[in-house]
Amino acid sequence: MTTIHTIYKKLFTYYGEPQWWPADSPFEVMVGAILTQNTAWQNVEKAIANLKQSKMLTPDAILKGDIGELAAQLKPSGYFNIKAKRLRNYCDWYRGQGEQKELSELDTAILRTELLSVNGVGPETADDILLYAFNRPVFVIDAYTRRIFSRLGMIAGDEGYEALRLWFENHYQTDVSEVERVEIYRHYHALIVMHAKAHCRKKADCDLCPVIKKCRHFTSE
DNA sequence: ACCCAGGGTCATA
DNA sequence: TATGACCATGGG
Repeated sequence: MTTIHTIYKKLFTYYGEPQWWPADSPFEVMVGAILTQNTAWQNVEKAIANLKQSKMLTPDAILKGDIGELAAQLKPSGYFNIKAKRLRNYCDWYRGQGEQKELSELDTAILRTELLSVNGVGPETADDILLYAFNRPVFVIDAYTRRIFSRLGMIAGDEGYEALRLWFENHYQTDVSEVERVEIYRHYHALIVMHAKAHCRKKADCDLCPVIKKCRHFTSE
């Protein structure tokens, strides 16, 4: 029987423990979460390198000065004008909340609502930040996740984001501690993205995806 | 030349 | 509620 857990085990066995979301600080994760919106991570790395180079990888530095200069740093990551605004919106909120101090005290559901109130932070970005920066047990739903579980016949595929997230969280490993759950969610999302990258380079590949229907990692059992 | 990437907002019907 | 336009660079 194919379950959320058996898929995880196969991915983990095949790819190993993922070294994912490399960052020197939680704030760097937050910046990366916004910059990676509909953008290849490789391009995001260049933009983050630019910010580090010019010592702008802090809320204060992002908020002060000319927004055009900030946008110029973000150029390699695409959508640089709108992402400059989104980074500022985020930093405005983040600094206003006393950064990690008060935020770490908030209940996960409240913190999630707060994140979603920032213009430019949607559900996936918010969950990236919750899971990889705040270590909260929230599973990230992306296009790959939807496609994989849909192809496996475990979901319809046209559910809304929130419905899918709750489906995953409520049907998976309800008997583990919160710390373990965070660890598993981090690994799982990373493995799904790794798997998709390995097998779905082009859309044509995805539509016939050997990984989902025929791939040995998913069909045996 | 075309397709897509570790999405989200806004205007329109 | 649900589409469509828009944002924009870089690699396959």
